[in-house]
Amino acid sequence: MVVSPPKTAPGRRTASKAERRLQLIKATIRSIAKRGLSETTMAAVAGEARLSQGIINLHFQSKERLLIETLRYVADEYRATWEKALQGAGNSNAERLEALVYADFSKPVCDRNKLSVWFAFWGESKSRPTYRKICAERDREYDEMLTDLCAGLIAEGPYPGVDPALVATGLASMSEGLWLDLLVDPDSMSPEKAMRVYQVYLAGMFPKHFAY
Amino acid sequence: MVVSPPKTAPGRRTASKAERRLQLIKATIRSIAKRGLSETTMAAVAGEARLSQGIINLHFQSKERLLIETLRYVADEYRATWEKALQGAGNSNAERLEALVYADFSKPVCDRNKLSVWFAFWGESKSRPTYRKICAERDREYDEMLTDLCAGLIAEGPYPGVDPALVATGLASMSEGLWLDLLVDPDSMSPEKAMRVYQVYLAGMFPKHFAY
Amino acid sequence: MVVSPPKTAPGRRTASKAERRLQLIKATIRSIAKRGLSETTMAAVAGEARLSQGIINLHFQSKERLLIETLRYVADEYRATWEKALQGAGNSNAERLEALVYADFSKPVCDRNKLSVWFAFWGESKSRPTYRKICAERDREYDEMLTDLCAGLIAEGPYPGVDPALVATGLASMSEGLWLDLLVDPDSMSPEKAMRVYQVYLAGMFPKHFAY
Amino acid sequence: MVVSPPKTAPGRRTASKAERRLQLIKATIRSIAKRGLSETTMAAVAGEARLSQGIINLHFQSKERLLIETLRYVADEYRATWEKALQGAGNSNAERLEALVYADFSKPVCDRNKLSVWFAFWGESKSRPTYRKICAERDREYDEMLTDLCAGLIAEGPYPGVDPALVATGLASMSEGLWLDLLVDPDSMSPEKAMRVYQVYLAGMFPKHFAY
DNA sequence: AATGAATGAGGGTTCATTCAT
DNA sequence: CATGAATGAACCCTCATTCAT
Repeated sequence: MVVSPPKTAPGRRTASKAERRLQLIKATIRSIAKRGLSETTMAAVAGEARLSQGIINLHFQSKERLLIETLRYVADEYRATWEKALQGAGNSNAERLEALVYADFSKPVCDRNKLSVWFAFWGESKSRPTYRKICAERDREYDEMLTDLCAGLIAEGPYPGVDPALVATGLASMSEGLWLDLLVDPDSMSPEKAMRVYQVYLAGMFPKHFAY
Repeated sequence: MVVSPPKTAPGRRTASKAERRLQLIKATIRSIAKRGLSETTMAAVAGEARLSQGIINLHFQSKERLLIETLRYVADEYRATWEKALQGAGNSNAERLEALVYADFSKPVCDRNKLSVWFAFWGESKSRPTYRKICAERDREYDEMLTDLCAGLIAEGPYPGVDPALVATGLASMSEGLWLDLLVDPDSMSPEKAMRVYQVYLAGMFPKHFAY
Repeated sequence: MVVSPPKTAPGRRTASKAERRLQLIKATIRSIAKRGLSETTMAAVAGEARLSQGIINLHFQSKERLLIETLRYVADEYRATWEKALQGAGNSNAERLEALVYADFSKPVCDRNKLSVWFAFWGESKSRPTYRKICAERDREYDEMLTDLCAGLIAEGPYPGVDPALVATGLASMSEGLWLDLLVDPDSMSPEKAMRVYQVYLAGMFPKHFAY
Repeated sequence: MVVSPPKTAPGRRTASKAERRLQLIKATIRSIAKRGLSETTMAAVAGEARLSQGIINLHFQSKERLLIETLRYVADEYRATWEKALQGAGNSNAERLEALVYADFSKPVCDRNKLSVWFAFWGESKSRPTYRKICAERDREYDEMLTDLCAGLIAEGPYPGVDPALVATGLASMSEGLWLDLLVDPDSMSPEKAMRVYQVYLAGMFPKHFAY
């Protein structure tokens, strides 16, 4: 008789480390969205995850680390989103840029919970080098990718004197500003409207590639 | 009943109520920039203003009120800045729009202390209706004014099919995104660069009025 | 977010919730007796119980609740004392009344710590409906029981025209007044003397049942 | 021409010292009744008197002194009341005792504001020797006077074996207990009922002099 | 691995007292 | 004499962290 060993640690009564960490990070995101960063306590997060008080220190050692991991999670997810969007897009620069727009205002990215997290950390970033570094890194990566894309686009068309870096920064900034509107004034801004605003910019800059 | 008389009667200055309030609001701005909102304590603000612990409750009743007044102060100042910029500008729509760009990236507005305050409150705004209301109001006012200006510009030139509201929202959003870059990544963003980014958008949208 | 980890992990004892609560209530009684209600601070009570600052909020949520629970504890204990006295007494009404007198001036009841608590709460009761309610309830219960007893006694003897309710109220009031003397002027009042005073009243009212 | 000097400092814009002090003491009594001793702050008293913050320290140096003066005021007033009652009474001991009963439950004495003050101070008296001394002094004076009166009554009648001191203490205690009922349970106790309770005691003890 | 009672530093706030006006 | 802005110690309470279970 051969006892086939369980593939996935079946008798385990407790979640794996990674699962618990993810569970807690998601609880943190919900808590920041619901209560704000300043009222997000360890107890609040643990309660949100329906786990006990001490659990966070067990898995993250400190609140500070939990918050940093949460920010990193959101940043990684954002990068993964646009990377996937690029992979799924056509080969032309225009199609790729279009795909990025869709990604930036897709459900998972501009979900108001996630936006809350971004703005919460941006709000603290001036006085927190660690937060700032993570945010700046994300910015830089996105900006580089976008600059390349814009450079390609400019090379294709009759857009004399247009600096791809400035256009890219402008586009990235506009996204952030539109996210703010989604967060602060959801009644007068929606992902769809945000995309139209974005399209207007693209059509103005690259009339050969985009139309209103 | 515990009697704790002040041991010393140190440099007692007397200022008008309004002066004290302003002094404390400015101290709050500095503290938010230096420490972040979450570590801006009553003691920190009072210390920043070189006044005693109890002073804030005396003038603002609670920390919450102080913060709201601080946000309102920054919002009012912002409005005053662009109103003044419009008054000082020429009569043409293009000149007026140009003046707004300068205002948005002038020293007093995109001072990193002030930006810290904006992002600190935006970060909490989802869970704080009071903050959100003040921010949304500012947004709305600015947007309306800018929409009118864009509408004027569009009427003047051959810009068929351009929706002034969308352009205005795009411009306002871009400003906010550029402020974020100034806050988060001051090494690779400056007010001057931000203005250039902005100009690129204007030149792209309104080639008859603006050039790169 | 200020991180302040406990530097030491001192004598951590673990007691059941009920034990801790009782421990804290007893510490509160001692503190009220020693310092008065107005100087009974959370720190004082915690110190009296040799526990840490935060412990009270952990078990009682607020100071107010601790005080109410303390009053309730003393009130419950008082009721238990006279109920037990009645159970242990003989069957005759006179014997039962006699037992009540002993109970009212027994060590546990007219212990000056407990008396301090009663008077502390009575002193605040006009402005605190919650306190007043608890005190009034105790009064009512005692009065009813005593009225029944007096009615029985009156029925037995030649006491024409005596209203049992008035006698009962008089007896209960006298107890309270004697407690006050024990509290305020312990040099000229003692439980023994108080009992003699009480006996004089009984002998005057019910000469067939009691003698001087 | 003779300028007749004003008899009563007429041009004075401010009240005399004594008037101010009395005004503040009365405000203190109202505040203790309304808010309780523990929430009677300097600001509350000053506000009750419609005067400014610093006024109390000006006239009483400290809160402690104000409270002591307030207690003394109430105690003096109580003594004055029964002294006046005795003066106005007939010459017989029975009439004098009767007058005391009326005094004890007259409007000015068993006004709930005043009672609040008494119980507030009694509640703190164990831990405050100064309060206790004033209260004990009042007790002693009253007790002595009442003992004399009872001794006279006993001498007049066939009351063998009755100790006047014990009767006096009993009567005084009963008053205090009845005041407590008036404070704590005003719905089921009234000055009139209190007097009837008191009368029952008198009639029981001194049947020759008092009837039910 | 997980719990939750316990800790204690630090938070916002109150308030007796002082003093320039 | 009177005011009320200012002070700062001490209050109640919160919460990140620890650790016996």
